[in-house]
Amino acid sequence: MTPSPERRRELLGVAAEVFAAQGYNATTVRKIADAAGMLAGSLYYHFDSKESMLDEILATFLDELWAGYDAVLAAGLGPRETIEALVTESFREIDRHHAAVAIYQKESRHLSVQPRFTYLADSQRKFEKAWLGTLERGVADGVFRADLDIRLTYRFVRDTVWVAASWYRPGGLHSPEEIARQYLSMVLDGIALGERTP
Amino acid sequence: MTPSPERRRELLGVAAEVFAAQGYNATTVRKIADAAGMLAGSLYYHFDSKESMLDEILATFLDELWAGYDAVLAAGLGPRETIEALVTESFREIDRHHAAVAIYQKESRHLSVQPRFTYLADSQRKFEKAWLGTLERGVADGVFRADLDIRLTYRFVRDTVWVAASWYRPGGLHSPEEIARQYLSMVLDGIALGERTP
Amino acid sequence: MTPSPERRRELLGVAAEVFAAQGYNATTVRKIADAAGMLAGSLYYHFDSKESMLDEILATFLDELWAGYDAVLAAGLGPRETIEALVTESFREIDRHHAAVAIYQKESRHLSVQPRFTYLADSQRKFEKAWLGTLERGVADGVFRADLDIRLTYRFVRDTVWVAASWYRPGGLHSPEEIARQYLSMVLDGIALGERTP
Amino acid sequence: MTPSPERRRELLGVAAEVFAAQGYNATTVRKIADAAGMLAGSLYYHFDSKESMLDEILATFLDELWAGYDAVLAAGLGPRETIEALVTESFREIDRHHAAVAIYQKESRHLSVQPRFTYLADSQRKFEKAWLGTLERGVADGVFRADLDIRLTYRFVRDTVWVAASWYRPGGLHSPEEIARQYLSMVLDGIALGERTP
DNA sequence: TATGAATGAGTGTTCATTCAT
DNA sequence: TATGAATGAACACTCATTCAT
Repeated sequence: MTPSPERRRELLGVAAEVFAAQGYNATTVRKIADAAGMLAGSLYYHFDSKESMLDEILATFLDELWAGYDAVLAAGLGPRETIEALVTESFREIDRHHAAVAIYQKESRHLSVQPRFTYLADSQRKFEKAWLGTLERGVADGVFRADLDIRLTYRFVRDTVWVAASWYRPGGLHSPEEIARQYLSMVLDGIALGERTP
Repeated sequence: MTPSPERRRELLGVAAEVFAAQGYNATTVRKIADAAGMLAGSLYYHFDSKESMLDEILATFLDELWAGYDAVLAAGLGPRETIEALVTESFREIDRHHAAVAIYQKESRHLSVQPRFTYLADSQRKFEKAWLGTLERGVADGVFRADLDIRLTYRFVRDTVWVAASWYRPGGLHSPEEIARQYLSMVLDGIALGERTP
Repeated sequence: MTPSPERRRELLGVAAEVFAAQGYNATTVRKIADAAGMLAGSLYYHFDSKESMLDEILATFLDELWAGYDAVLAAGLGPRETIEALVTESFREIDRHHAAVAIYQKESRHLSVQPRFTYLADSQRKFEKAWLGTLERGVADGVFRADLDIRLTYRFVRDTVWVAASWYRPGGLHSPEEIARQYLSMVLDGIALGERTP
Repeated sequence: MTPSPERRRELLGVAAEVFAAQGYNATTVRKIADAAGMLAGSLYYHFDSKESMLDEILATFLDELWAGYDAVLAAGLGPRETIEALVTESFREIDRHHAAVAIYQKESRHLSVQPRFTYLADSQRKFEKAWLGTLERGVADGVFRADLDIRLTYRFVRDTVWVAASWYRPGGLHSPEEIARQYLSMVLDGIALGERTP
């Protein structure tokens, strides 16, 4: 009568992988069941609906993401160090939850309008506040350039980091930390050599 | 046999908008028809299938994109100038075809394995060759940094530009050229102020 | 405003051919229009509906068939000669209206229950009366065998003749009259050689 | 993966009945489901498609038919006895599979061109070889008439037997064996009384 | 816990038919 | 007379979900 939480977690892992690979809409409950070695109807012993699986996958991911982010933001670092820590933390999350991140990337926009998924929009707002605030603080402190549209900069950094989930595969050539290092180097210093264009 | 091309183009515009907003799979033919002010079945007077609409949208976009890219690549510019021109051209395409670009972004990965859409994979290979080649030339010429993983750099620049389609709306605050200018400035010189980290 | 009867006849010929080749249900109005070199909607200038084309094809055929049959039946021939004349006349109709006959063969059973096509059932009853009556007369006169179930004999002769429409092609090896001659020879005398089995 | 074979057989029986009565094309999946007391979609738990139902019905019938025919052909009977045995076997098959036979009759011509149903054409060729060969042997042995076009004779016997499926209903007045006896008597000896026409 | 069999709403698509031009 | 464009009902099929076992 009460399904074991471990089995749930296992099944959610399977579901996340399939959602990420095929897209939520294109994923049938049967495909998930196949991948889990059971019949479609059997999943309903563990979960209320396909949507509730998606819900749980995203919510779990966001919980962990914010645990990491909140720790960084509470550490009282300078703006540049905060950005560096957030980017590194982000790549670590992509490494740990790459399926969930891929799903989030593809589906969050149209999900966030549904009542069940308002927490996605909430998270996004909180996210924007943290990053945009840090960037603004950096501009004020003179560590980030002041000649750029700050919202454009925000989107640039945000997208740059998270789209990486679309090609990132855990266990690849570079560790999340190494990728973070190189990305930060590009974002902060640019890819051009020599004098900066004035 | 080939009903009025203008009407087709109109309807494809409507379809692209809906595909971009809701995702291809989540878009029903009835939604497209609703948006076009007609009945679902009526679309089949103009198109063979939902898939053929998608096909035509993507193929038209890629044709125009490559017309622009090929012109840039044939101009004999230096690596930095080539990158600048390609990025600018890309933002122009995002401006002109923002729906098609958004669709491409979301769907190309799983579409490119279907026989009908092999041209997506072809385009992607050609794309990678052009960008990666230019970056390599730039490293050899000493205009781009040599201390970065070149494929990581490629992905960074590529994604950075094209994800912009997810938030870009034509007629917004900045022109495509202005966005390109700021993006190039960030990508080439970084967002940090002061001495570059050695 | 009043479509010319000649064009109608032309188009009915085309329609009959397609109905016969593909079956009525499997024949789309568009296929008929294609075969006639026009667009589907244009047929509706000449005919009320797809069904009315079928109706006119079958009714025309049955009218001609009964003109021939009635002439035979009115001739006052003996039973054997009547059967011979009916069979010969039938093969001539198959030759002249092979498409209509093929359609009749395939569709009459399920059509005859529809109010519009009650004349099919009427014709069939009249048909049965003429043939069965002639056979009974023949049995009474001692020219046909009395040891057979008469209804079975009727079905045997009837089917034997009309199924030929399924393989008969006008302008083939044998003339309708020659086929009739051989069929009558088989039906009347059997295909076996030597003494009849007692 | 393979749901209960008994239920499948039940449902195929229902489907065959409806196909036979209304024609394959005119039969909607809904009608079959109605006749089976379930909803249209539920059929797809048991079968891949409407076409696969048809396929299984026809293939099962032909398998059984050829089991019977092959036994007859392997028995080493004389030509006349072979024909008698084949006709009797045919009426038994019509009795056992009257729906499948009716479907075969109506649909095989246009189905046999589809790749999925090539076995229909194969069967037809094998069928023709067996019957035509036996008839030719009979003519050579002097037990069948030599003055008839042999292909015409073949078509005559073949059609004569199989069209019976269009009116035959199991449990009727005559057993299949009795019908076979009378049909054979007509086919072999003719329906006329007295001296044969020279 | 999982299965087998079903439901019912919805999906892409077809097609006879209509009608202004 | 014929076309081009549309309608609307129906169709084969899919799929999330249910439930007795």
